[in-house]
Amino acid sequence: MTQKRYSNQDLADIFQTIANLLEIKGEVIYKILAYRKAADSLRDYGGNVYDVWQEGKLTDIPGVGKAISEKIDELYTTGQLEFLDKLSAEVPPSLAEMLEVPDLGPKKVALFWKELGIIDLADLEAAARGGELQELPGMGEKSEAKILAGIESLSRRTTRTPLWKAWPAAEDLLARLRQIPGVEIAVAGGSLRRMRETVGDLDLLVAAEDSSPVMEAFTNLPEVLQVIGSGKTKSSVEFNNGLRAQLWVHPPERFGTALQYASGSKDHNVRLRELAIKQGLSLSEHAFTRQDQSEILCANEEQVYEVLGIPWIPPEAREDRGEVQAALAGELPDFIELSDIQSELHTHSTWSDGKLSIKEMAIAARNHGYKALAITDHSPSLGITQGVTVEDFKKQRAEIDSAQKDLGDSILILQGSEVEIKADGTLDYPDQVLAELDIVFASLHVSLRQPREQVTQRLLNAIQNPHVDVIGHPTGRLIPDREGSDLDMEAVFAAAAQSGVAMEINAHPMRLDLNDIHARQAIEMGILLSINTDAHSPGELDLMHFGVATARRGWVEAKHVINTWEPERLLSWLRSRG
DNA sequence: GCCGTTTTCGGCCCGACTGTTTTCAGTCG
Repeated sequence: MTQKRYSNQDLADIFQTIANLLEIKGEVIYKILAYRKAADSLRDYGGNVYDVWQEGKLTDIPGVGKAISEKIDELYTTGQLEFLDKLSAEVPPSLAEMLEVPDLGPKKVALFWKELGIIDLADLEAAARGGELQELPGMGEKSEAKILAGIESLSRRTTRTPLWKAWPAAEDLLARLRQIPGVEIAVAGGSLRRMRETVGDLDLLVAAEDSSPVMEAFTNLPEVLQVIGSGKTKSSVEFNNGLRAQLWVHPPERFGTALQYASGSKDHNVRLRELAIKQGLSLSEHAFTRQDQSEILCANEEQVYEVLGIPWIPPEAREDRGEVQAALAGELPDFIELSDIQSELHTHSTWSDGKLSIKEMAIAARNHGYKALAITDHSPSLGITQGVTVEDFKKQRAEIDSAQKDLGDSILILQGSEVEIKADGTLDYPDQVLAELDIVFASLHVSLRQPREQVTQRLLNAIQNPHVDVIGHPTGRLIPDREGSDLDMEAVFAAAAQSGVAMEINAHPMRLDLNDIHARQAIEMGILLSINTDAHSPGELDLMHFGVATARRGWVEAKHVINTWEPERLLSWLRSRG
């Protein structure tokens, strides 16, 4: 017996594979959906599933019942899963890679496998090139060509697009759609509107009486590489850069149901439709339909939720993570909003790698309406940035005092530091230096790939230092290329709850660190958060909304976030710490 | 396979688009 400590993601991958193989095998759809649901739920689970297993409470996890909990138990106990081994012997696992091809689903994959012995993408491409596919029942020339094009597009589009790339692309497209005569509204839907950290396709929504000129203009945009589909209410295209976009056009009086539908998530929508059914209604993107076929139209999204008898749920919270149940129970959180943010606490100036002087940054922050700004330049050990030396702090304080004098009480400037947590786990300044600062962030930038115990211990050291106020971008991840450190987040949060240190949600869209799931876990443990842009230039102060969106995805309220507080309260909290 | 403020059994959302078809199956979101 070999034991393996499968991560949440490992388990999710295993059940996702099972779902795919069962689907090709032709198992009933609801069993497949159950495995998929369990996979999503395990992946998104806040704590470690391993710990839940040890407590014997696996079935507390949504979507995990008797059969799946037994499989998890077998995996943790034996390191194997007999069910999957048997299934793999029956259905070659390599078949699943063909499901990635657009327009290729389980039925076709099974057909190709059984009729032509095709078991992977290479076989598929060869058969398509040889014209073998079009001979099969239900297939034809066009279908075969589509599959070839699909295989080709796979190499162009291997991963989801990070939010920071998708957002400006969508803004640009929407601005151009708004120029088209007859377009009354043009907004983003889908995972972009929900502000997921990565986005599959861009989903764009337009309200217009006549859809055809809009569709026409959209499919003829100069950067369109190919039109994947085009109809009266929906078109989808692939752009030169590999990005895909879909456009829905609905009349203004039906825009509410359309926007709600296209914003998803799919699972959230299923919950809403279940609610509708309980009220004798059927909900689609077009309208609510009563049993006598008469319709209830919703011009805006608020009306959709009103008909269902629940409060409007912000798009960021529509992931079927209990939001509909909470709405029914009147227990939705009072989600934080951008306007709640009173100060920016993590920024850099020319004292390290920032672009602007302290005063210039303060003016930029004031222009954002902030009441306080903390300058938190790097400490010296981080080689790439010339950090602030211990001797520099006095001069920097003088510059802050001077800037403060010039700006009067229009904004409060705090002297802070983003002190490096060095590879050996010590901080880059001695305690007596940290004690002099108004606010101290401690962050990891180096040796992020240390073993779990070691890197976790470094963070714990910082958390337990009484002079540290906030842990900056805790995991150190960069989207999409760098995974965060292999931290034991349970231990990190337990220590943070104990010491009272705040954890950052870094708003930079390449970081979003803590992420939504960790943020939710943190507030549930009573940990305070701080949302900051880590701005190195004035433009980056605009990134705050990404951090707030991530917080909303984590059900965070203003009361959980220290930089929603008035400066006086913030100062008194900082003073109460070491 | 999961789940329960009508159910511990019998449900499990709804429609658009495409390509192959003479009325529909497959795929997608």
